[in-house]
Amino acid sequence: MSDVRVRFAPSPTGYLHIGSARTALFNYLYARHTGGKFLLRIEDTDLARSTDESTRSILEGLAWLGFAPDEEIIFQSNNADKHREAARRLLAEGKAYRDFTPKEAPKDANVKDAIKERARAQGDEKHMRDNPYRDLSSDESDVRAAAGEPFAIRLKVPVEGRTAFNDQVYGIQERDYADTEDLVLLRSDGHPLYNLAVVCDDIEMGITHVIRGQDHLTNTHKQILIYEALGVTPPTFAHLPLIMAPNKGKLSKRKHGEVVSMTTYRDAGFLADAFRNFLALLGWSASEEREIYSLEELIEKFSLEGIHRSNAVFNFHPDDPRKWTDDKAIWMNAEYIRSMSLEGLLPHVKAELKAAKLWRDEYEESREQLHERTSASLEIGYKEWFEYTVNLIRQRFFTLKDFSAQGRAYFSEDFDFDPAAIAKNLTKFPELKEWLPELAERFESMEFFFEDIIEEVVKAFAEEKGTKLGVIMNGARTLLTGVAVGPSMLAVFEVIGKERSIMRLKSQIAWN
RNA sequence: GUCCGGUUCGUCUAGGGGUUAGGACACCGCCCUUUCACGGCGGCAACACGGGUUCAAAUCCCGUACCGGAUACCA
Repeated sequence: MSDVRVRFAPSPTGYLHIGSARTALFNYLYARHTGGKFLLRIEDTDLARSTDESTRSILEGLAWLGFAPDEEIIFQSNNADKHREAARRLLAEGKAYRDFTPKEAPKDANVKDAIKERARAQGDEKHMRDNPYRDLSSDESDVRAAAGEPFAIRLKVPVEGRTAFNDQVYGIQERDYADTEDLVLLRSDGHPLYNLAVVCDDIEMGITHVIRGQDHLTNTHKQILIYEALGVTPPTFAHLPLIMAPNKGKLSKRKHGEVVSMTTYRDAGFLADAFRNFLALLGWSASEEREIYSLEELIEKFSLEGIHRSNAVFNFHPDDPRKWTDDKAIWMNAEYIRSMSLEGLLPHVKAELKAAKLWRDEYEESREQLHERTSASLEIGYKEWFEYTVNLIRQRFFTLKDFSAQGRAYFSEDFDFDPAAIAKNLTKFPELKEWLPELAERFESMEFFFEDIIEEVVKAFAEEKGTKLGVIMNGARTLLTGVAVGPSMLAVFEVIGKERSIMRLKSQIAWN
């Protein structure tokens, strides 16, 4: 046990972004590794942009990844009074002052650019301490406030000196006070601002380690100033490198769409274990040549020292359907699907088949159970068949979706034929139109339908027709499964079963 | 502009004075095989640049370039 307390503090202005998800992951891993607590705080103080829908979506994403907070979720907006209280205290202590400068008209869409422009225009001439109200006497300030004149409250940053902290990732960070403005604590409408709110809440929640994106590096200096004014020792900080788009630019919802949303991965048939594993390796490594880690192993190996300083690219190709997201994430998911325990995979396959309306309850009834219930005596129970089939077809699957898409023909009579498979395996060999139904007839006379005996029959058939075995097999594969890829065709025949195999080989619908 | 950070294969990364600069993904080739996106074997491919320090620099120092972040009465 330790007294480490970390928090993940998203603002609900959209879905759970991949970068935020990784921040949550690192906080979670750190908490678990140290035996501390992982907390969640929703920073919903931006009334204009925060939505309940976003909060739900973020919570959903976190739940999917398995990061349950150890204490009740804090909603920052509920603490506004405390934030105002803190600002007033600082004002009373002379560590902050009222700024009566009229509020500027709200900027338009390009706030970011406008700010940049203004800053550029300012050049290296900095006037961080030239606010005319900074040194207004408290009497006069009180009088004007009492008269109802609107004001914002700004922190009175000392003239001489610097803020410094030892970042656990980036090392010693120092910043001259001259580079930090007298930041606004409370807006003229009484609304507390981000830096104040964060500091107050982190203090109240007893946060010991702040692990967040590197984009907060300069905020940290401002927050340290607030901690100092409040007379509280700041927590330890660890800033994370950012996750960038393929062009090394910013990864954004607006530009990159749902490829950055966590729910996309859940809905696309990713396993949370696999995606979490992938995320962990973006900006962190255990300094060993290995990439598959269970959650337990990540918790055990995780350390702040293993976090990198350079940004990582989330590599995807919007124009290539097969690489719509990072190659490695796809590979990782496939790796999990094919090598995790069948027992662990089954529930996921069940959920996927249910969603696709392909699930049948018999898939959970074993041969013995069926016998007990109906006294029917099958060669093999549905449960055994289902598990054998899933195990067989998972080898070439990338996502859970594949079980209901590519694998549809194993669970339903209603499946589509891939035009490319038809072209490659059927229309190229017109004789197959006659041959395949003929093969079906051979099957009809078979007493047993097992791999080795099927092999004998098909081989003899191919020989008789004077064609390559592959031509027959691949034609049959297309008719039986609708696709051109899959496991050994002998196993496919067996798993599809004699009756269905015969039916599909005779069917002419793929030919039309 | 200013402040802060970063820079090893296309991507994720190991390595932090002496290495044939290692692994993974992707890509390519070969093998297996009835096809294949499984598997096996192999290949392509990187220390941003310029100066120093040193017997020796990817590794330490300085500079340059480039990239990123921040610079709000947003979070």
